[in-house]
Amino acid sequence: MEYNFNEIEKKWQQYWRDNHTYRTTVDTSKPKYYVLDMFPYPSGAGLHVGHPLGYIASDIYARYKRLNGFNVLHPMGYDAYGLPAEQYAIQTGQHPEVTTFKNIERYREQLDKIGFCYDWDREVKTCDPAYYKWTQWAFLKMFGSYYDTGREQARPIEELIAHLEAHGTEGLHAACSEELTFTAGEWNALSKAERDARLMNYRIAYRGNTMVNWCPKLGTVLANDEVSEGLSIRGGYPVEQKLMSQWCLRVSAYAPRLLDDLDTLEWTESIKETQRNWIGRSEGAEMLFPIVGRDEQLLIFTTRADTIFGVTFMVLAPESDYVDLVTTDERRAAVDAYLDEVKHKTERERMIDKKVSGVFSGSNAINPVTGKEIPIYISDYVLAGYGTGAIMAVPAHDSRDYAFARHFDLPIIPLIEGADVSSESFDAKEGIMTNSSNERLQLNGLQVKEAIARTKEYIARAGIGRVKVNYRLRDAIFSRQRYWGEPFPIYYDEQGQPQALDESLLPLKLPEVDKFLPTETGEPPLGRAKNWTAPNGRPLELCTMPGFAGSSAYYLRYMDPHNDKALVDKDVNAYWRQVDLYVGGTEHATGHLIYSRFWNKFLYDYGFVCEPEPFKKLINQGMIQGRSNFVYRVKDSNTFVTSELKDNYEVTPIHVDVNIVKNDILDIDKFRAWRPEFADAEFILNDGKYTCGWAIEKMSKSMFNVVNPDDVVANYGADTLRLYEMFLGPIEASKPWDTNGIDGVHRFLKKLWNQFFEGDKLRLTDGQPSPEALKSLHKLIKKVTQDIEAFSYNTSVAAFMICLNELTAMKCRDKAIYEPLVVLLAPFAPHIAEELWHALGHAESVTGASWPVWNEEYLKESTINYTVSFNGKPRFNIAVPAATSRDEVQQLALAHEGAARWLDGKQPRKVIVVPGKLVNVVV
RNA sequence: GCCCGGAUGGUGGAAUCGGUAGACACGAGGGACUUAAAAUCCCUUGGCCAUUGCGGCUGUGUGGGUUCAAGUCCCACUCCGGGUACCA
Repeated sequence: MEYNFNEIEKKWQQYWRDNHTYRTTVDTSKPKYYVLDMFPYPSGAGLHVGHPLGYIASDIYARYKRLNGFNVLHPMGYDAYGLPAEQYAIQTGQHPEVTTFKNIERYREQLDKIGFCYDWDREVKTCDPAYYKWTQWAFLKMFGSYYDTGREQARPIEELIAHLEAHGTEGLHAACSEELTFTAGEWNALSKAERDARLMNYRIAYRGNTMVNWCPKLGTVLANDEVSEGLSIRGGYPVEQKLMSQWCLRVSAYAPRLLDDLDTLEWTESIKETQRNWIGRSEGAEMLFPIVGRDEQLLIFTTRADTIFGVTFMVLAPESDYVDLVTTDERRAAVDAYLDEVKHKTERERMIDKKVSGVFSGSNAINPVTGKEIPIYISDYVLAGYGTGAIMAVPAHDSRDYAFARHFDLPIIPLIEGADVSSESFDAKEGIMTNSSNERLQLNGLQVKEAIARTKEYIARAGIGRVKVNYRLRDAIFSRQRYWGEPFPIYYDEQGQPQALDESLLPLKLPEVDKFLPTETGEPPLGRAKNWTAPNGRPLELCTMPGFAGSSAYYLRYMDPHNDKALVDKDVNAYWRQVDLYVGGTEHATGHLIYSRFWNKFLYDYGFVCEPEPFKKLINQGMIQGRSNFVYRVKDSNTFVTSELKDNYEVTPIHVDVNIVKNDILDIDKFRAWRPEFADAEFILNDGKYTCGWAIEKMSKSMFNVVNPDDVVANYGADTLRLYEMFLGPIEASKPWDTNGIDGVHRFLKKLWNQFFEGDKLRLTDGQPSPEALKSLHKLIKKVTQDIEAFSYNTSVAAFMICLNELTAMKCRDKAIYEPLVVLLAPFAPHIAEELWHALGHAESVTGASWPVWNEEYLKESTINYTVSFNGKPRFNIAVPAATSRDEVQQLALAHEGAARWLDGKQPRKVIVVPGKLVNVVV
């Protein structure tokens, strides 16, 4: 009987389906373990060979834990809302739901072929109303909450209202967008609409006027993590800064907890570090600078309070509220011109164009320590969103201030002994202070660190500032001017104030629209929906939620996916608690992995979940990269030049589908047929061939370099694919897809098969295994067990091969050896393991077996080989009985006939014996 | 610029505490079986020298250091990958 993997895999996949082999229920008699993959966005390209890398790794671990007696929760679902489906809908008119469901079906088919042990009864789709009901529910809870900075938790907004009614802002500890001060009397005198507006300053989900990343091409705003280098991650379109009224989540309120709790997580240091940087805690001081001739003062933030004596000018962000205040009439025209210029630059232009620019406001400020008057400038190198949007400029010790001072010819005062600031600033936070003393404050002679502390102390005492911790983490912008997302359960009242829809009306289902484009008046697509109103007739919110809304709590929903009373039942949550092992890519470090932690903490504050963190252990699988091919189009033509000759022309490289390229040679006919615009393409060939360029890039549809796992499964089987992807190298490593080694693992499975069967007959026997066979087996058990625990799957696969080679060499045919081996193999290659397990006479699935335990007795050596070295150079080996003592080993080594040659008549100065390994003789 | 991570044969990659490199696999070369091919099996395979001897030298990005012993630890540097960036 041949190893017919196609037949075997089909058979067992059907068996698992029919028997609900992987269905999981709460079972308090067993310890639980929750293994989760980051669920995929079902893209039109289908799964490529890179996706399963993490899925296979987690599947192995889930199966391993099951065999070890754990009740394992291992679900899968789809992050089904997203831009690509909507962009496709805009182009084709096809409803995004149709394409999304079609893609999901395709994904499911592909996933099933690889033989994962998911409990599909728990599948979730973020676009399913029964699912997004709970996304909307969580949003309403956030809308109805504020963050109590004293108790460090979310509280119902009603508590805040009660406080404001009784005390105003006096003694209030609440995270807010803007520090407000008012009395209870003032509050109570406000109209309802005014109070509603003011509450937005405190709500955790709030509507606020903020600078947002606006992407005109996509027609929507984007969160910071959806933008990279001034371009949108999806599509790569330019993004500009715009002041807009948008829904936001007060993630920033959780910054301290998000930072501190990182220490409790079993994540890699690098991803924790990425999050720490993103959260960006910086300790500094806020300081007030009086404005000459005015009552108002400028509030600035600095981490270098010690440099106060070197402040030679002030700078405001163009968007700062102070700008209007300090601009004098005679400077008005110049300032307006500058503001206008800045406004028309995109974020990307602002980054690339690092030319110094700015304008004098006409006003001066007073240095509160030196009393000197200094000019106030406006420049776009100061960011509105960080600190207070205003800085004190210390050109001697900040490179940006330095460049500005040089450009506008402003004074530069060095403050650190020996610092040479003639050609560049001295930015290091070290050295001894100078030029920094007067009757109020004396810093001369101090180290920078001491000077910072003393200055902070002084400004607090003098009432000109206070110590302040700033975070870089901004609130998440939560609305999208898009169709394909969760609708907000929000309507607008007569005063135009947003109001919560009653919880009983959830889910608020996404309405149908005639087109997926903005309305003629520029409203989001939901503006096209008929009767898009609350039961009271008031208009509903037209924006939808962003992609990360649905993915922030999906791991909780898997615990209790069919519950229509709660996101997750409390008892069920108390059993599954949190994800024990989460597997996914690092690209979510500053997006999903922050939002989920925030969302979970919010729910934790209310006791909806019992763990403060969602993901205990995180493994980041590397990306399997694709190998892309390029053709080179000659500028302004439809002519393509082969890569060898491309340097003679002005060319644009264009990605070409790797499936119409073989060994970098383009199939010209297929290329012409590939796309209509290439139908009459001309070619400049070399030697009659068109050679494509290539590059290792991310595997993605847009790069046309996708390799489909289905093809690999059809040719080699799922078990081979699984083993091979693990054998490629450590799961954390990124590597280009390459099928070169796949025959090796396939051969291993065939060899194993042939050990079992001779023709149709099982050739295994019931005999007593030899000590050698037992040793080989137990070595394998130990190695594989330890490797799986360490996620070192590639060496596990190697261990299987070694063991099989040993068993084959000793002609071992004992069932007692192969039976445990099959169990060990089951997590890696479940189909063949199932087949062999049944061949061994078992009626039940191998899933119900128990993981073998190794016995050290079998691993003991009777004799041990020592390598004897002289002065570190290995010279000969000696074999001694296992029980030989250190001293005896030393004597045996020196007594050996070879020793005399290397001792060369001298006495050894020192002899080092490493037990079980080697002897080193120092002569 | 800053913060992480990395560099080992022709290739992917092994190597717990520092313990005497290159596991395993691919590829390559040679052989067996076969009319032939495929499949399968066996041998060789870091480099250089010696191969009718058992061997010798060298070798983990570069240069230093610590140690009886360094891919592993320390210092300096080069290159590559990732993240992040006018964050005051």
